[in-house]
Amino acid sequence: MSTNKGHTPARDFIRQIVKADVESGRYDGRVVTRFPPEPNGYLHVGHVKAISLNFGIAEEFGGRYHLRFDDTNPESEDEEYVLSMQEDIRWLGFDWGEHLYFASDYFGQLYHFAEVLIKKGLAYVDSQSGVEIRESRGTVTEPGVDSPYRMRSTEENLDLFRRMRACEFEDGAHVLRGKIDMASPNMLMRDPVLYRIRHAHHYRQGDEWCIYPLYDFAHCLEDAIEGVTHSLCSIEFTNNREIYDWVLESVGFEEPRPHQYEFARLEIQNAVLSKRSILPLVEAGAVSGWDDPRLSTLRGFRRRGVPPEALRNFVGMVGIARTESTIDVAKLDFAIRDVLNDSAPRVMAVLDPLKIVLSNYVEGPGEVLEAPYYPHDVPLQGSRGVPFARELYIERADFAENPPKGFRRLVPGGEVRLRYAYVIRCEEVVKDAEGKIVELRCSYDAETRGGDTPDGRKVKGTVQWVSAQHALDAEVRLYERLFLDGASQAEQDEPVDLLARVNPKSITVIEGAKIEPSVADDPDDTRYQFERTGYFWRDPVDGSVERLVFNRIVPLKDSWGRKTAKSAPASPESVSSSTVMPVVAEMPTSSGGVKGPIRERPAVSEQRAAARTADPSLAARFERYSTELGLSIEHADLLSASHATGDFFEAALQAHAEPSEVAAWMVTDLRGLRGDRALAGLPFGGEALGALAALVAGGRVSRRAAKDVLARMVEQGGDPSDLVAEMGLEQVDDHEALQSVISQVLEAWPDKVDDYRAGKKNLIGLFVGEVMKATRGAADPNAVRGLLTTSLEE
RNA sequence: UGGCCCGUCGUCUAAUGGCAGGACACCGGUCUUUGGCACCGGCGGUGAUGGUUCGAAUCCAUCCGGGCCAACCA
Repeated sequence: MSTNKGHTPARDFIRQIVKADVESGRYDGRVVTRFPPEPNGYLHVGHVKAISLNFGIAEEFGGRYHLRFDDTNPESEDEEYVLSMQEDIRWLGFDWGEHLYFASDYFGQLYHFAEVLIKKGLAYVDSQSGVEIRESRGTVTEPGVDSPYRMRSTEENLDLFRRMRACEFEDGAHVLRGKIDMASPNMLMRDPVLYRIRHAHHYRQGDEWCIYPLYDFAHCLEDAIEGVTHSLCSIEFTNNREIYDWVLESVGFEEPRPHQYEFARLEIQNAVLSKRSILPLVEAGAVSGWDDPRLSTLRGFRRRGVPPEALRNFVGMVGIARTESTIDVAKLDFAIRDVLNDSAPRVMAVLDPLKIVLSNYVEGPGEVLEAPYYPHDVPLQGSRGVPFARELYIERADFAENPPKGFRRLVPGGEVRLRYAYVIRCEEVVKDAEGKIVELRCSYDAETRGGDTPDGRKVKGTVQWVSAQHALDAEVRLYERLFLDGASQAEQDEPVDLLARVNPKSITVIEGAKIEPSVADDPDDTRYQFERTGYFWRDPVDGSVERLVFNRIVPLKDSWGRKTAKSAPASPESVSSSTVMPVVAEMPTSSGGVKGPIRERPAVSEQRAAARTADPSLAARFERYSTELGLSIEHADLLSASHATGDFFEAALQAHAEPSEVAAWMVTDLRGLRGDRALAGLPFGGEALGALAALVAGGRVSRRAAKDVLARMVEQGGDPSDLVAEMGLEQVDDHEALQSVISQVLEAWPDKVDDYRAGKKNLIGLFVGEVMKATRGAADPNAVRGLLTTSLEE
């Protein structure tokens, strides 16, 4: 059993399942997961979720995780992807150690399992053509028809399959199919193809094989071979679970065997992830390659400079559920900034330089000022010298001749602080013939060296700067979202259209940026914060020591920019940050909003009504239930759905002749408890249910407690009366006894009592619940409620 | 249209019959030599309708909405 027992927080439904399995010893406490990509493309954010789920769970529960390449299709797979995926996963921070596997290594075993199926009469060789197979499969509403080859003898099937393996046939001449059910409502169960003939060269197996297994056959067996316990995949495979189980059981894998659980894929607002969508962009040159920093591929993130830790944190923030969802990119940006804020040294760079001349500062080489790499709130040490001289650059946007309200930067005649340097005052604005500002003449206050004001005067603004003669030239690349609105929609409809939706501002190349010289001495992979601008690092492909090229990883939050953009007449073009949300289309009023005449709610379902039309005796039951027994139409409908249901109900009535009570038990409580199980498969009959209802009516057990009894009955049967005694659920309605429990509860929750008395009346639920808990469900909730209300009113 | 899956703040996600909570976003404030960070506060949600229950986001039913499945892909 895992040493982690009880200490692992079950953050999501999958971890809850794993935790329960570990605690119950289902797999002797083992946890084995796997990440099973097909090596046919590059990894993207979506994969990060799957990787960190699978690998994270194994780590948390002290299990092991496998990296398995699901390379069963020779036509789409390649060694290059095998290598790049490993590199990307290592970069992300996961190490699978010795647990690297290839599905193609199992081809021999898989072949053997196929023969097992044939020998059991559960698989056959079909010699129909591809189109015939497709056409005979039927549709979602019509059943398929059996193949004429379905009844071949085991010997013939075996012979044919062995000859398929021996490459005696052309592509498509035969396939191996599971013999399941051509009328199954699940299309995947309509005799699925298990093996096909493909004379293709496999990148690992060469020409050893000319038959290849298909996903539904291979994947579950790969899991079983490796001893995987929890096979996690995305929800589009939900329908495949039935065949996953069928194959494993048919081949002979017994419990504890692997089981499949599905979770929702990760989608990000405005990001396209599929190979199908990205390939055309690469081919058309709309992006520079699979590692384009605007792409959500792992290679793209890596080149942009995103720290792998940020990606791991991001998927952790997103959570695991079964609801299809699209995450706001702002969450990703947050995760990236959050990591970088605590780790990136700050340096100064000016992207759009405006020259300033300090008329009262001496000409010459100037001086070197000490500037810390980190602000006071980042617990890291370090500083560098920054050269300061008479001629400097500041950001053009940090000066305004006619400042908007609230502008805290340089204005004519105004002061601003140069970060870690001096306070300066703008004395004169120099313009060219067109009226464009080319230079500012300023004075500096020698008393403010370092940026402090000894006289105590307040300087609102602080701006970054670089010395003109010392600054390094750099190219800076700013990235914004790759697509204009509606891209994700387009991805589904017409992938080609994506080209037309590329955001022309998705990349902005700034050639003439100026950066402080200290960066020349730093390691190539240093991630910086350019003060007040954003996080950057050197582009690992195009940058070099001679030619500085920086990628913006993510901009800083900019609440001033947001404010001004809002008040400005603002064309939509003026947005400049990747955090800007795409305009969300007006959602059509949800169906819930009642508009127009309220539709009459149908009380009976069409299906059940039809069943009664076909069977008059059912119709008679419905009639009797709704009139003679006085049931509601809804209950009468449900209970006359089939004879099994009606019989059960009537048997219950024998033990407790209160139709509406028994009906309620049957259609709500029992229905919810038994799930998919048929009434006939229950370990008790109608009489027992009736007996239970009678116990409640007689006051022996509370209805709440009775539901727990019923749950036990569903699991293992038993006599209601005995169970009540055994489970200690005899109803406690002795007021004195209850009152003492109530007092304890109220003492334990003084704050809540105050809140209740202050008007938060729904806390009554909490109190009743606590009393019920304290009595292990035996208290009479009605009495409790009454007593509680009285106590609380005092 | 048959089967299966899913509907909780703008976006993700908790609550497993008992206080609808958290994160991001947004708004306001405090702090600040980054209009960053941090901190404080605010906004805002159980798709609808019935039923069961002392009590329903949770169980049942109907409706509405979304997704997946008819490759010899995975």
